[in-house]
Amino acid sequence: MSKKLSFALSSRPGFLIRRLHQIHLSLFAEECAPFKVTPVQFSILTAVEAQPGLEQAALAQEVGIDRATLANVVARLARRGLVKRLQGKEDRRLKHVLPTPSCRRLLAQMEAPARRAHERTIDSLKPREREGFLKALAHLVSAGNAHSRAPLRVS
Amino acid sequence: MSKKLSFALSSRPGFLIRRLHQIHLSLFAEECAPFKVTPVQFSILTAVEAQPGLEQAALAQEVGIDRATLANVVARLARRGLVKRLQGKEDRRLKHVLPTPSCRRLLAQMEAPARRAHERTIDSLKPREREGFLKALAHLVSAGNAHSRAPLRVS
DNA sequence: GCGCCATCGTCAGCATACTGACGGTCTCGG
DNA sequence: CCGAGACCGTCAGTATGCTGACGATGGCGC
Repeated sequence: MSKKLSFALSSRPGFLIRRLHQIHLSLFAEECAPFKVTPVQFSILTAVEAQPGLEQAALAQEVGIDRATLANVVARLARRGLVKRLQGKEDRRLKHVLPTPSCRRLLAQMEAPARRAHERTIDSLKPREREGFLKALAHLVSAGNAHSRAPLRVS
Repeated sequence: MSKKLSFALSSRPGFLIRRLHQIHLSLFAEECAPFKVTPVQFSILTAVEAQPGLEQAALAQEVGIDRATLANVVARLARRGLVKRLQGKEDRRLKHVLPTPSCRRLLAQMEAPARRAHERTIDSLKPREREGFLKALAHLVSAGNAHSRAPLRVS
């Protein structure tokens, strides 16, 4: 029965957060199956579309992952023709990331299913609870941002 | 300023959950640095201590990860002498996982820092909000359990 | 008692995510 | 103008987490 006292995995905040993350990944994969795109890839494509030409390091800060991981994901997106990478002319250290027509088409098609995935993740809460949950979630993320290894750019 | 409308990454539940998970991982790593143990490893050790001799598939269901990943993590724990694996006598397909004295010592030392990591993850909420947040979180995890690729055993 | 099917552990493959290190590039002070 | 330090992209290494497939084993019906 796993009721050993001091066991209680499912009373630990971190454990619950990991599980909810898994659930969201699964829902997103289900809703967006035809597109073979993960939530992180979708976040990056969204950011690239909103701010075309951002360099990789800045992009990493926008979506809250580290430089190495972002370079990995962007390389995969580039292989699929969803983004282009251009070496900076003024500052030759930079690589600017740009959306392709494919990217814009994909984002348009994915908007509805992606939104459904996000909604379904918190669907079983009553509207009032949902509001409070999202508010608390946003507050925790904002407060803990500095503690993350890959802090969001506050801008 | 990334205020493009329909961009708003930080209003998407899935995005916030991923970020909060990263923050928790970082806090846990900080608090438990001397032990070189991750949250998932700690969860597994806790489960092994509470239910010694469980086979790998059952253990995977206890902590909510799939068989393949669990085997990976357990192999690492075994290399460090924190668990033993015994092939089943009655059912020779099974591998029973058992804690070693090292495991018990480690769990005792880590209890306080691990608890601090979990507490700090939700520390910036007021007590009332915290309670509501945890309740909603537990509810969402329970409701979405079946949607996860590696559902928890309800028991 | 024998074959069908489920289950277990494992493997290869892929994706996310971090660290620490490296070489290339830029900036700024002296 | 030139050297120190900062920054950028990349790489290797490690960890979590999933899929689909595989061989070994077990249980059950006929």
